[in-house]
Amino acid sequence: MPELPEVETVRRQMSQALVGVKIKKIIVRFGGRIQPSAAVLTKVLTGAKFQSFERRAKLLLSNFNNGWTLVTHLKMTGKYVLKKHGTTPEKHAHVIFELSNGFDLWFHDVRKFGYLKLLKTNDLETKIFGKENYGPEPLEKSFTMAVMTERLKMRPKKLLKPLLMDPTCIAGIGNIYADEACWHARTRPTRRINTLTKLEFAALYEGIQTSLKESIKHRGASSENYRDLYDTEGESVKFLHAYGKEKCPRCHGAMKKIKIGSRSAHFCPKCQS
DNA sequence: AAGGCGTCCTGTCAGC
DNA sequence: TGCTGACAGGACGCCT
Repeated sequence: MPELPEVETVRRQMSQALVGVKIKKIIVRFGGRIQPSAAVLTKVLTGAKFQSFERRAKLLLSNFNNGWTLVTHLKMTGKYVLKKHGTTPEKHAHVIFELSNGFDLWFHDVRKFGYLKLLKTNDLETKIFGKENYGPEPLEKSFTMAVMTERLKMRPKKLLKPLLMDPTCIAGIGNIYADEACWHARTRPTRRINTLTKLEFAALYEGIQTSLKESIKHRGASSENYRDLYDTEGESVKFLHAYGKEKCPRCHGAMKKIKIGSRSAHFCPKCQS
């Protein structure tokens, strides 16, 4: 499932491969997750050139040379992949952008949770980011330990892991990296915020930084369906410590898998307290 | 007011 | 063999 490191990987690859490339034609095979509509998307973006790519939280922003931005949320199974022009579309390739460089860019999403939203670039701040929908970016310099602690302490009665995953608290952390951060901090995902010590907040901060940066290094974690722009698996899954693990890499004890709310959580009952 | 759970979707796999 | 149900989870909306 794409979280911050996976979306960042795709953003970097798209910046490398697609800046200045023109969209010649758009084929919409399933338009149910396109806003405002497939017709508007096709009309506005046919003939437009990719100008730059940004990431905010788990959102991928593709800025075009005509003043429009395509906002993409990959949710759980969405991916952008480049294929040689004319490659037979797979079943879940919902939108095909035919490009001027001899490739087709597919928006592919098995479970149809992901969406494409077309907006005027100038409207992004007011319509998407202006309403405190998104917490701070964990890899920005301004995201200090003090900022993180303050954000978490705003919700003192919440359980640690669900709060880490709440995009209005901190942007970009999902199930994998929340498990990893808790493991790094030797803290159980079920702890209430108001029981955490200063030392634990510090370790949690380090855990968030380390796990996100490590994962970006290895092009993201291909748990579930995530693939990068070249339809290749990320390698981070090999470097995970907690998510999906049976044994704790620190003490070699058995990991425990539990449900918090209706979501899975993985932790080591021996090292995480 | 804030916490927490149901919902959307489809493919995979365990179990009978 | 074929069916059923559980599971995967981001983020919104609803309920308590």
